[in-house]
Amino acid sequence: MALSEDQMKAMHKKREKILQEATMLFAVHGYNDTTIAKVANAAGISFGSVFTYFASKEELFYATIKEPLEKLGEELLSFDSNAVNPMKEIEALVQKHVLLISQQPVYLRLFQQVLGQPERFKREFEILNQFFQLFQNKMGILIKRGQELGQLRILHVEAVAISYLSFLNGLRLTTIDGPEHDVWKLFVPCGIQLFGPVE
Amino acid sequence: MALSEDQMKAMHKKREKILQEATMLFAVHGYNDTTIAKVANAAGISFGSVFTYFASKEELFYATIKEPLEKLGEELLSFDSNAVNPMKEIEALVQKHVLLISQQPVYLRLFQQVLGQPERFKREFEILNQFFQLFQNKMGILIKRGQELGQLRILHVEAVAISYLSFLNGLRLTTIDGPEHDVWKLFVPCGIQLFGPVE
Amino acid sequence: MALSEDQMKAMHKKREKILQEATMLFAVHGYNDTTIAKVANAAGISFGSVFTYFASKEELFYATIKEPLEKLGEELLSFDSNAVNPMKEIEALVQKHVLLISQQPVYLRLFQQVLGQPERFKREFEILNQFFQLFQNKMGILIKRGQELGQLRILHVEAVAISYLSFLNGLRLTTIDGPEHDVWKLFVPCGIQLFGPVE
Amino acid sequence: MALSEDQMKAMHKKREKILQEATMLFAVHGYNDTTIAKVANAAGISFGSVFTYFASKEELFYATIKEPLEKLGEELLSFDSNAVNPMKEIEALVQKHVLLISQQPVYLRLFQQVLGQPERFKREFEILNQFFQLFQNKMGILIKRGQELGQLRILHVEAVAISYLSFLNGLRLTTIDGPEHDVWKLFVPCGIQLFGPVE
DNA sequence: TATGAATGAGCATTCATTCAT
DNA sequence: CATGAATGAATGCTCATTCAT
Repeated sequence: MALSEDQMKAMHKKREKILQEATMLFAVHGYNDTTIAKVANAAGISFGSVFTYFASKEELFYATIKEPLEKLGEELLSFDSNAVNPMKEIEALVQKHVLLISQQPVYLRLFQQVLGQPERFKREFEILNQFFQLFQNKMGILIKRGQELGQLRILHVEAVAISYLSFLNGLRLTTIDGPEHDVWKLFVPCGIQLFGPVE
Repeated sequence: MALSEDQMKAMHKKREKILQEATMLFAVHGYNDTTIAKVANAAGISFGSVFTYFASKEELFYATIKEPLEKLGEELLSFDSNAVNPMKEIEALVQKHVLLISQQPVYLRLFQQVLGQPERFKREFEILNQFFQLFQNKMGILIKRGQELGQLRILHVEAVAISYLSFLNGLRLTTIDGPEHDVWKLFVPCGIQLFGPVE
Repeated sequence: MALSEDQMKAMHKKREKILQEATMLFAVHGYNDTTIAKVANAAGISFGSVFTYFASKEELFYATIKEPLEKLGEELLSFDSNAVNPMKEIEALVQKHVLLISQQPVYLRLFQQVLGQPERFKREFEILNQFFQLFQNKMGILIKRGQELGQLRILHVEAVAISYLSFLNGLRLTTIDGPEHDVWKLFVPCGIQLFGPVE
Repeated sequence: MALSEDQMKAMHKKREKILQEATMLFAVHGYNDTTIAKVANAAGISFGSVFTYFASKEELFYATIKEPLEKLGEELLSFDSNAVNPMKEIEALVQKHVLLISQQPVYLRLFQQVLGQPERFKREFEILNQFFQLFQNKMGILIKRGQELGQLRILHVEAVAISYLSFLNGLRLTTIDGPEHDVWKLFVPCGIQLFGPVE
């Protein structure tokens, strides 16, 4: 018997709920200290049900990394690497990036954990790394054009891109925890400096 | 009868060996997947002996973070915040920092893990954070002076310091793993840019 | 979906089985030499299941003391402290008590262990002691009335009650192990003597 | 090389010290929770030395039971089972026994533990039991003579002896903990009652 | 004899996963 | 599909005992 549309919707909703609670718990307590029981409890369902939606704990963690990455990644990549005015694009982009990062306090914790144990979280590290490559490449084009146009100093393009990613990633390490934009805005000029703006 | 000098030395050596192997294992497999048995095995002793040197797994992990931090921290902080020529000092310092960081591939992994789970690794996070504060403050003085002398653009001092720390910390996130200095040197100019050098 | 009635019953039965086997093992081998594995094995379940029914070994031991105490205690206390003829009541009561005690060879061993280590088995000692107080008090009333009516010699009421408890408790220390009533009956007159019957 | 007299003395003293501290610890915390390290610590020596004096923990516990039993037993047995006036002898003996028992709060705890786990502490139980037999027999003679002389009611001799032992043993179960003799004296008449004194 | 580092057997407990209801 | 009882592998830690110094 096929499931009704309502049931489908309800299941989708439940899946989202599990994912959301799992993200929170994984971020705060880490992979091992987050038990399936805790996730189920937070999601208001029985722990057996978690296995209806995710084949294993590993799978759940993977989903927890992957699905938001798709959204976040898309947003981080939504800039024009062929913009007429690279410098202007960079300025806009840093602003957007810093804002985005500041709004993902929980999620970025997960990244840290994966990045801190790449051997252990192989699959997760893989997709993160893949995104990093993409990001690096696209940024590279923009940076290169900026340098060619004389807007940016001549620096090793890849190194700049990596440095910028490090910068973004590291922002979350600060103890400045609230997402009050005013604080985060201070980092925008710093981020822009990384690209080596002339004058 | 107290222990002989030779025995004391042997014990110290054994302790160091445990610490070293534990660092490696923690870095590669993470806290939970590193069992005391594995550490003991790697160190070539019985697992019971680990407890002769470290009261618990937690304690071992803590030592693994703390003791190297003292050395590394000292090196990172060994610059003159009142240098006559702040810009020159910064250039030298970035070079040294990037080199140091590039030589600590294993150890920095541990940092990531702690930073990714500050609630779980409270004590460890605490001392890391403490060092961050120190570093930030000392850097702040140097940056401020650079700005006052017109060598650096006017940027929010604290934000620059934090950005620089993020940059350093994040370098390890790249997949460029070998400590071949030539690669790492590319990041030096990027790091310097962060401070907003005039001209 | 809640558990079916049958399941509930089965679980209750299993819990009882664990409790029973644990009691036996604790009594024979003591707390420390009784491993959860042995209990599970004796109960015919996996050791993991023991934790489904009892949160910890301590908890299991506690239940092992508490639950039977409630039953046994009620029986030991089921006498009329305001009986018209205290002496008769005492005679009946000693008979009943000695019989009861003779039927609890296993369980009383647990008492000994708790009484032998009150600091270690604090909670268990507490409830035992509480029962002792109750028993002592109720016995006290009966004894006092017996003395007032001239049926019993004048002795320190509390001391008599305590002595009687000691007597009951100590019976189990004898090597006469079978619950053949004929042997146990011999102790009834001795118990009665403790109250100081006149004539 | 033979040990000097002084050394012998010192060793004997040390052995006594260990035994004393072990008795205390075993009594309060039980066999398993009393570690050799704790005993050594309490005795002010290194734990390795404990094994110089006692072959194993079991042996130490055994000594802890056996040696005091010899002294205590002798005192408890120092009465004249052929006394001209059995009743008088019994009165004196109960007084002495109750006093003795009241002065052994720590040691009697050990008895309880052994009696609560006879299978586990086989050897210890054996010697305790052996003493019980001796005591029972000697008491039996006295009781029998008392009954023949018409001083005591006719009761099952063995049962009386066992009851009396139970009574003595159980006294320690009361919460009256101080060795203030006045309290303990109250139990003397109760003990005497057990023998069924005529009139 | 005294010391205490080294050893490893032994155990309580956790928790992902399975599966009957 | 939802539930939660059952399972047992895995692991940190304790501690008696040995033995080199």
